[in-house]
Parts: sequence; structure tokens; C-alpha cells
Amino acid sequence: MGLYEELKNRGMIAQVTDEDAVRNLLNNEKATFYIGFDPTADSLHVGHFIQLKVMAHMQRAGHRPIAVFGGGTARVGDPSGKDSMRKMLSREEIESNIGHFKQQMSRFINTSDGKAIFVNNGDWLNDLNYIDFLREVGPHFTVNRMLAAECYKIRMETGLTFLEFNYMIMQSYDFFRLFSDYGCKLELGGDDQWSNIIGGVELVRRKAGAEVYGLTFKLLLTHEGKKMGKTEKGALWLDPEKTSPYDFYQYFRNVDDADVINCMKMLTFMDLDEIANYEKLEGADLNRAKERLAYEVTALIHGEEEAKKCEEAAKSVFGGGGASENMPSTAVPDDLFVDGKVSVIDMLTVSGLAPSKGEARRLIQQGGIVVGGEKVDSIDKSVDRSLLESPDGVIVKKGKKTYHKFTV
RNA sequence: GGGGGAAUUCCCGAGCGGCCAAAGGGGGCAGACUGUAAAUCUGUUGUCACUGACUUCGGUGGUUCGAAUCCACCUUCCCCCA
Repeated sequence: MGLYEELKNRGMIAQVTDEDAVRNLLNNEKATFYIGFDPTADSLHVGHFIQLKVMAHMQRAGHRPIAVFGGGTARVGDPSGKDSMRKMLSREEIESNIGHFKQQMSRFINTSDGKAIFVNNGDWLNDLNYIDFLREVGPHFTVNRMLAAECYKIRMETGLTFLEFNYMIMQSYDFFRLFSDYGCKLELGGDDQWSNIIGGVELVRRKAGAEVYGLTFKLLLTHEGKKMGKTEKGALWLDPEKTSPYDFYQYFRNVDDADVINCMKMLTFMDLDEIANYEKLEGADLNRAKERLAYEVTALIHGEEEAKKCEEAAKSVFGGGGASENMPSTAVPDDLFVDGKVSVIDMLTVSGLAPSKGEARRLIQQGGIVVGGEKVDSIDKSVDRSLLESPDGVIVKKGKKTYHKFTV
């Protein structure tokens, strides 16, 4: 099975500019391709991971990836799929974000011996001369076509600024530059990038008279069409400081039944035949698939060792509730003790389990707090220091799934 | 440049000068039911010293016993016309 078929069978391919040509390129040639990443945050998230995975996949097959960091484009902001303008980022923020991206990415992409190229489109976009640029690329785009593009659709309702309107042109220009400088023949991206990608394909055709290609991947969506990887705290980040491996693991351990198989196909390197076996599972048995999924994805991002820890922590906690060294924990500061006791309310707030005392009270009143295996039935409850001093500390359960260990 | 409108709690959105910590929905959290799933139902959702007090309704002043509600100026956004 060729690389193209592999991607297709995993249900990852959304749109292709020329299916036969791209299939041939992926299966039989060694091509240079690129994916762009706009450094709009200080960490990559699961959405980016799909792109990383594909890059790694393609690199293994002998193709040469170019990762383009949007040091220039991030200053403009991609309006695709957004209903309002992004906050403008300073140059310093952008540079710092690029640093984080590079670091995270080097885990997945081998950059030695020119096997992959990291570039910053700010290198050619930042110093463009306005009129020269307009004359160079402007004649190749008509406003009529641009306005009809899918990526502007939402914004035609809510308002599209001229700043963002130019995004597509800049990204198209990227492709042209990469084609000229590196012979890049293929641009990959999330499906929301389709308009921007075909803009580049067309620009290369018109300016250089060459045929290049575009391919988009399905976005990671739930079966209801909502974006996956969203948590209360924002995205599901790859940075362990921003999303702990445990939370990361739990996110996938808790995916909807209907989304498990899709996630396996898109996010792991698991063999398709093996996935097919999991696909046969039904009802509660699907939990086995979820465990596997969570393990695999966590291992890819945080390493096998970390993934094992997460798995053990989850099993010990949900399978009977023993202490675990991998559980998030908080040491209670001395000043919270009164007569050798801490109030449960203080424990909840100091650990961040509850953002305020009011919330902490509410949790207790609603029966959502269990301390050391016993439900807390009064907001005045407190815990003896001696219990916290014991080797395993005190385990507090908030709601059904949140466990936290307290020590001194 | 001219004219009109809007800014409300996490989001959307209602809000006669007192009965407004502010309707309703979404989202979040908790409970019941479960499989660490979904759906459903219930409760809850500013802070604290929580049967009370305090701080919120773009900003700054003002009118008033009393303002999210009225006035002035400022800031930002939207719409129509040019």
C-alpha cells in the first residue's frame, strides 16, 4: 500500500488539487513539500499534531519536508474559519512563539543533513516593498475570485479587514518562493487552508508556468462536526507545562464513543488492521479502545514512559482509588493550619480545585467532594495534619474524575 | 466628511430611576443515571467574614435620597449615505 493510500484509508485526506498527480508524487517520487505554522500561541496543540504526524510520515517515506513558520503571516492573521479578527501579535511574541514551535517540532521531524528545512516566511515577507509586491503578485489575483473564497465566507457577514484580506496573497506568495528556492511542489495543510493553498498553486502556475499541488487533511472534528481538542483551558496543548500529560491522556481516555476509531486513525501510527479490530468493539468494551488510544497518543507526544505513568495513574485511581505518585498533588502551606487542622475549603482553593471559596462551598454542599474516601457533608469539615503527613497523603476527589493528592 | 445605532456578568443576550448580583439561552461545575462514553433530568454558576456585607453593567465626571438605567464629555465598535 502506498503512502497516499495509507493516508486515504486513515480518512485523513480532505481535498486534493490533482489526485492522480499527487498520488504519483507521494507513492513514487521524492518530493519537497511544505506545511505552514503560524506562531499564534506559545505552544503547538493537537490540531498541529496531525500536520506533524503527516510530516513525519512523509519524511520516513523519503520526502523532504519544509516547515514554514509564519513570522510574517502571523503579523497579518489568517481569517480562515474565524468569525472575528485575531488579536494583533507583537514581533517579539511571534519570535518567541516560533522558538517554542521549533523546539516541540524537532521531536517529530529529523532536521539533520538537510532532511527537513525550517524557514521563517518573515525572511521574505517582512521587508517587501509594497508597490513592488503589488506589481509582482497583484495582477494574478482578482478580487472577485478572492471574495468568493470559502475562507472569507463567514467574514463577509461579520466584516473582513483589508489587513486579513491580504493573508491569502501572502501565503500564496510563500508557495511561490518555496517553489523557486527549494523546488517545493506540494503544500499540505488543514482543510481550512484549502483556499489559501489553491491560491498558491495558481500563483505558481501563472508566474512560473509550473504545475504544483495542494492537499488538505481533515480537521480533527467530533462526529457532530465540532472541533476536537478544546478544553476549558483552551486548546489541548502539546507543551506539558500547559496541558499536563495526565490531562492529555484523560482527554483521549474520555473521548466520545463515536470518535475513538477516527482518532486512532488520524492521531496514531497504529496499523489499520489492528484498528479494524477495535472498530468491532461495542458498548462498554469500547473503553479498551479508548485506553489504547490515550496511551498511543500520549506516548507519541510525551514519550512511552510518561504514557505508562498516565495509564497507571488512571487505573489506580479509577480502578479502586489507591494513591499514586503520578497524581497531581499539592503541599498545604503551614499558615493554613489552625490547631493542627486545615479546612477542606482551604485545601480546595489552595490547590486550584476550586477557584474561590464560594465555589468550594458549593462543591461541598452539592456533594461533589470526597476526602480520603468519605464524602464531605459539611462545609466546616477539616483535616488533621497527621493525615497529610502520612506517606500517601490525603486523596481528594472532586466530582467523578478529578483526583488530587494533598501532603504537607 | 454627513447621519444613525451599540457597548451588560465566561459567551450570546434582556434589562419601567428604587423590588438588580442583574431575565433567558449557551458554556462550565456538581448530583442522579452510567461504561472515566453519549443522551436525559435536577441543582448551581461575582467576591467575602455567605440568613449579612462588599465590588460589578466601556471610561471619566455630573443630576438624584437612590443610577446598568438620566445628562455631558471621552474611548471603541457597527450600520447607512458620500
